[in-house]
Amino acid sequence: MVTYIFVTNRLHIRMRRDVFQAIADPVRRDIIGLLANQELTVNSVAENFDISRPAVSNHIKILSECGIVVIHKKGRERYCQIQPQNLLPVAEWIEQYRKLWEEKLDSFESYLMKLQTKNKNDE
Amino acid sequence: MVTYIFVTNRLHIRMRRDVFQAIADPVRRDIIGLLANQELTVNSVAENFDISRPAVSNHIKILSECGIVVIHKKGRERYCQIQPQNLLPVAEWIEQYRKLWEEKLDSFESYLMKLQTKNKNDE
DNA sequence: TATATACGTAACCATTTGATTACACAAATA
DNA sequence: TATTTGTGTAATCAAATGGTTACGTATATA
Repeated sequence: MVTYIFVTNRLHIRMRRDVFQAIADPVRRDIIGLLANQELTVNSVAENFDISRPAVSNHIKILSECGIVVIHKKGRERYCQIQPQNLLPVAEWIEQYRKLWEEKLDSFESYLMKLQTKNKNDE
Repeated sequence: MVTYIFVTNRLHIRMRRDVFQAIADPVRRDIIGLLANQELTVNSVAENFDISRPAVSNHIKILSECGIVVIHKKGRERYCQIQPQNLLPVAEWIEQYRKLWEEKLDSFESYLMKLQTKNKNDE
């Protein structure tokens, strides 16, 4: 069986920010991880990192520009909420390849099985 | 029946390149897409892009540095083969959030259901 | 043996990225 | 009203990124 994989990226609507690029930065992945458990203000997020608050603020901006984070104002505070469903493009992209590597592992497994049988016959 | 699972990333083969960063570039994602269907030489890969051959060569190098692509020499040609299982760290990372957004969608769905029932009662 | 081919790599360059500090401003508080 | 707090943004900078051309080198071919 052959699995054909189409280059879906070409079909995508141009976003201001690319979600693949957004999650490329480890700090931004950590921010996503933090927000998975709870909504946090920008300052609360920043407290978890060694970099400056404006640096964190900019990371959050990038995440919000590709929809992974939405911000709602509450007084002078801004609460960051994760929108995990906007990671879907990445999940879909990866999913094609999961099929591919599972096929690979299956065929490797059956290769090992054959090898075992062969060795048994050789004994 | 034995299932062999290779979590190569966990075996602490220190990778120079981060796989998240590797797939951040659209050209590299396209290269992965090309190689999913077939093994290709460096030049054959390069033919599919508008950028120069050395530029493609460098992208392939980056992909090979994080294990997504392996290269085997055959005469003067170098065949690039995809190792999709090395995308697993990304798949695992995404998977946590899939659970999160499915919960979100579920609760939204049940919210809609309640709304529908309510509207029916209001009629 | 001379030439063509398939690369990798070095030198270079423009742009992007990710950080900093300084500042502006609205909202809360004293 | 004066001050503190939470935040965005501008100016600036070093490093990383991604492209180019030029070149070296091993392998195939004439």
